[in-house]
This record gives sequence, C-alpha cells and structure tokens, in this order.
Amino acid sequence: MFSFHDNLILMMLAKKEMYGYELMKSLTEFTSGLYEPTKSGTLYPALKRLEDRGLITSEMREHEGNTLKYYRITEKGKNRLERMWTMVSRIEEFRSKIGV
Amino acid sequence: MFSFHDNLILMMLAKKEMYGYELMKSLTEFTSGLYEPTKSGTLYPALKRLEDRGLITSEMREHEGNTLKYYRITEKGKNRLERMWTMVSRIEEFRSKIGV
DNA sequence: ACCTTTATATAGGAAATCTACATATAGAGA
DNA sequence: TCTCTATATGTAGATTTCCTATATAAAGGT
Repeated sequence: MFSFHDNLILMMLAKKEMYGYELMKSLTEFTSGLYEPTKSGTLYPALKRLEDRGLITSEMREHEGNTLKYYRITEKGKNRLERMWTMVSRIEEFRSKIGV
Repeated sequence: MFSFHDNLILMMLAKKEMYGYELMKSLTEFTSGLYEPTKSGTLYPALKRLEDRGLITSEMREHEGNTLKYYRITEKGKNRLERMWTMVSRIEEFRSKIGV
C-alpha cells in the first residue's frame, strides 16, 4: 500500500541528488535510534525498482577520480512524494486529535 | 524496515478499540484520495501478525446481537507507535528544511 | 601486507502484500 | 419471496518487497 522505505529514498533525493552509498549513509543517519541501518541489499534493488517506474533517474558521473552512480528524483517522483507529505500531515493531525 | 500499514492499524486502535470491519472502514477513510482502500485480505492477516507479536489483543464481544472481534492496542503496541510519531516528526522537520 | 571503508550489486530465503475466493448474517427493495 | 447489497471475518496462492549473506573492486590507513 505504501512503501515507506521507497518514500524515504525519494525524500532524500528531493533534497539533493546523491549516489547510492551516500544515500545509504543518509538514510541510516535519518532513521538512527529508531530503525536498523539501511543495507545495500535493500537499497540497490529499491533504486532499480524506482528507476524502472520512472520515479528517479540515474547517471554515471566522475567525482574526485571515482565513477559514481548519481540518482535524481523525477517529476513523477515528486508527485509521489507529495502523497507522503499529505499522509504525514494527516497522521500528525490524527495524533494531536487523540492526544497521545 | 517499517511497515506503514501496521503502524496505521496501531494508530487507529490507539484512538479506540475496534472490530476488524470497523477498522477496515476507518483505514480506508483515512487514506482516501491517496491510497487504495484497505482490503480484508490485507487487514486480517496483519491483525493476526500484530496479535502474535503482542502489539494488540483481541476479544470476542456482543454488540447489538452480533458477535464481533474487538482489537485493542497493548503497551508494547503503544511503544511501537511512539517510534512512528518520532519518525513522522523527523520527516516533517526534514521537509520544512528542504522547503518542498 | 593487512584491515577498514567506500562503492555497487546479486542470490536466496523470509516476510508482507495483493487478488481472488469462501462463508455467513442482516437489511432493503422489487 | 427473491435478490442484491452491506456487514463481518477470514483463507489460498501468486506477486512483491525485504533481509541476510555474499561477491567484487578500489582506496586509504597502520
């Protein structure tokens, strides 16, 4: 219904384009203290899926001598992300209503 | 890493105890316009999982002549939900930082 | 030389989800 | 009465996603 992990990836890439490993570190930092670190075996297949569906694009680029695979969010990906923002707002609203 | 659907179930039950069908309607209403309605084939196995893990409890009870299965969130379930609140806060904060 | 970190990725098993079906009761309307 | 819809709770099987472990290679530290 709602792949949270995928949405976090889109969220990170909405801030700036990143290469896989950089993204993995960012996700791990973001969820620290709450969830397990993001593993490569989860991330790379997810990136492939998101690219296949047109939510992100990738491009090989040189950076300080290394050839890295940079990922960027697409317009379609931004639209998808909009749904998460709305969802998150609804959750916050619900929470304040029930007062927990 | 993070079953969003499960967390929504816990959230709903944090407001008040409900029986399965009632919960299904509540979830569908909550996600309306954003995600597909919650189906029974998704919900009931999820409830079973959550109960097996001690995040919710269930009890058969009479209500206007019908025997319904009421679900209630446990303390363990509330703790799990706390993690989602924190996560949601982090997301909101992240969003306002990047200004989208 | 050896170890750790960086960097990307696959294989296989486990878990969750989705689609479809099964069953039963209650109520509304023709 | 018969039929249809809504209520109510589930299971079976296929698909999708996730987790664990492993593979590869380059770079940097000690």
